[in-house]
Amino acid sequence: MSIADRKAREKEALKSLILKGAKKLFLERGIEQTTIRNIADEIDYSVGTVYVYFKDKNAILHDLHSIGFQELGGYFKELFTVKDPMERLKKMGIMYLKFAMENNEMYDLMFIVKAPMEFIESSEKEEWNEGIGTFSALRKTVEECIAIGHFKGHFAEPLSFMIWGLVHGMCSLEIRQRTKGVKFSNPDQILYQGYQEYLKIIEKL
Amino acid sequence: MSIADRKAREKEALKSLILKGAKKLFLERGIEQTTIRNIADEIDYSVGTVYVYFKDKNAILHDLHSIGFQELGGYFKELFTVKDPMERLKKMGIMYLKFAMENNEMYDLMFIVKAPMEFIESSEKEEWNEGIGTFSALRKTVEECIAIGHFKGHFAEPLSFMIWGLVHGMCSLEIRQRTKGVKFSNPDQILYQGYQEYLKIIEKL
DNA sequence: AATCAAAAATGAACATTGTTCAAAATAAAT
DNA sequence: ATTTATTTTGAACAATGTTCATTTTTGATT
Repeated sequence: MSIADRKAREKEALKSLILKGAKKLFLERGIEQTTIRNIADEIDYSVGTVYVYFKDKNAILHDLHSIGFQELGGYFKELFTVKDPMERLKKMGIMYLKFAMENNEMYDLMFIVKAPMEFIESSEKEEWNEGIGTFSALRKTVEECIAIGHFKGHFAEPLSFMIWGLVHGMCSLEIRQRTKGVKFSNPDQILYQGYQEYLKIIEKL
Repeated sequence: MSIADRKAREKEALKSLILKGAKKLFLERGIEQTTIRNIADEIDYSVGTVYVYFKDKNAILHDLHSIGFQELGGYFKELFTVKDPMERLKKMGIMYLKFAMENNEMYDLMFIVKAPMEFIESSEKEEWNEGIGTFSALRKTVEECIAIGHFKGHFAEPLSFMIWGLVHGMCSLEIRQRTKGVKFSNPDQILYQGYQEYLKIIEKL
């Protein structure tokens, strides 16, 4: 264990500390109301230090968005135990919805806020591995469904995208306050009711 | 025609001028890169004047979002000529997609950006009439479909919401750069391909 | 035509933001 | 003990939304 190693560890630790503080504030007061100064205050460091460890605010938002995908992975974990791809597909949607509803702010950051994508664009070579990985999980499940005879006449990739759009659309309408505007009979149930309609449909396919 | 009338007209005219300038800049450089000072410069008035005619930036964004709904209404106009509700439903989705793809920035403002909803919340009594109206058009069409025997076993409201979510989801993933991240075989076709999958499905219901 | 009051327009000033960077403080190496 | 490298700092800057006392313009009154 050299000193360089320890330093590297300390650097990582401080980076994590910044992210931890940022996440705490995000959940408390929302992404937009959280400033770099807030984050610095929260962890008792100066603004300057934050900029030593992160290129800019987008970099923080991007790292936090990655953490969000890890957390989504936790929700998806139990899907591996479901052997029937059709059952897995149905449950995957429920887990996605559940994650979105229990982690509004994180979901927003992962799938709606522009910053994480801007960061990826600005840092050249990198790709949106988090998104690619998550979509792959969906597409593979859909492919398995097709392989055992479901979704006759459909194509895996666009069908998967359609399904992603379906659940994401309901979640983002909710998170960005468009469901509150439209007065539903049962506002706090409409997401799951919508998903039920989807389930009825794919059960026939 | 009293002087008071003329003044009222002039007030309206200047309000429109501000909105027109704001929209021009939005389309040119995006919502987030447009400042009140930019808008004031664009129409050769001072910042202070803008604040005489609009309470704050959210108010401008809200009025512009309303204009967006009028424009969406234009896209929907030809739907009235379609008598068969099932055909109308299919075409409504296409028009919605078309509007979103041809008016990215306006769509974003109408269905993703928080500002318009914040404005409505802050101004008490008002409701999201634009959203209510648009959703009603969808739900009524779905109800007509049900009335002539389609969508057996489904409920109009949640099914309509699911359909809205489906198209909105694909549009917002595209607009907020999440489709560029995931490498599709045919990136610039994926929205319509996804919609095709949806069409195949509802044709069976 | 001159005067006054109301309405409209102004832009300097403020608070808050993200960001930078020379200087200070600390740690490591010699 | 001294020098060098690393880490941290916070004052300073530019940009933003917003306010409001002041100025300018307009309309009414005499």
